[in-house]
Amino acid sequence: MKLGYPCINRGIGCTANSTFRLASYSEERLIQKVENNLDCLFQILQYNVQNGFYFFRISSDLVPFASHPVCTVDWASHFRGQFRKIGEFIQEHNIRISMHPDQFVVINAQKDDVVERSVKELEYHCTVLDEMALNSTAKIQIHVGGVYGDKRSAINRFVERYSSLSKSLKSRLVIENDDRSYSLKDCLSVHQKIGIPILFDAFHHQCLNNGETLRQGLQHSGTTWKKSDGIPMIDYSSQQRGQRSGSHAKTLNIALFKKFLLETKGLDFDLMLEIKDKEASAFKALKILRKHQNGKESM
DNA sequence: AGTTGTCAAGCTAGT
DNA sequence: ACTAGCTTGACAACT
Repeated sequence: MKLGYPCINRGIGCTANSTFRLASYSEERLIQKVENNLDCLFQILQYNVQNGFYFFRISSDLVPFASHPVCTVDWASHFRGQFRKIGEFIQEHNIRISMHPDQFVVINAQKDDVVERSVKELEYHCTVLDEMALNSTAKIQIHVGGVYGDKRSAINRFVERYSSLSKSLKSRLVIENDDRSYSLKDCLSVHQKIGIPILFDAFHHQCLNNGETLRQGLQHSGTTWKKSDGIPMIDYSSQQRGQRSGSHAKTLNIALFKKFLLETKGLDFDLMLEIKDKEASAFKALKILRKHQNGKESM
């Protein structure tokens, strides 16, 4: 099992998701930001390897405005060297990589312009991973999208639009069960139609499910990953007390995490910790995980 | 230097 | 009608 945290490192003093306002867009500004973000991404990955974190989610803000019409810079060519260097480091150290485009990506939307922007945004994510020369185990995770009062049609739209995406994009795209609209069961019905792997979000499953236990959910979603997709990825979080249902914990709840490890014993997956304090919780989780695994091995 | 309104984009549910 | 939340606050104008 590889363990990781998303997008931001709070300790090393640089960010790989630095952006700026559209109103102050210029080519120079863009290039300066991307250069900074790539530099920092490399630093974060080095830090992660030193500390035992072999799973990382790259921020969607790595290249600000990449899919916006204002951006006419050929950033992929311009930064090819840096992308390759990072990609080589990732492969050399066997780091697992994911990306998670934000909520504006809705490929089953009813409006054509929303779909068009969504596809462009997905292509941007795909280009980043392609430029790093990563194989199809590097994934782009999205939700199925909106429901619009008719889930069946909404799923059919997803299936239809998926089929028209590029080959590279299709090989990287995975769907994640969400906490309000598309449960694991819904995702499985999409999977049955097009074979897309399901990234199991354990916390979302707790919020929205059809009676499957955590272990059953994990096992079932795990079967949707082919060899070329790599080890199944999953998202983990827990409820922040006092916040509304679905909001992520500020820091890792140790008791709940231990319980999670016991319930999922023997299953293999790469674990993304969606916890607000990032690597601080990842350190705690790694310590618990190692103890847990040693305990198992010593039997 | 510190504070604060605002930021490309969508959808859902709660108020 | 408006807002919080989503994977994540950070930018940038103003005091």
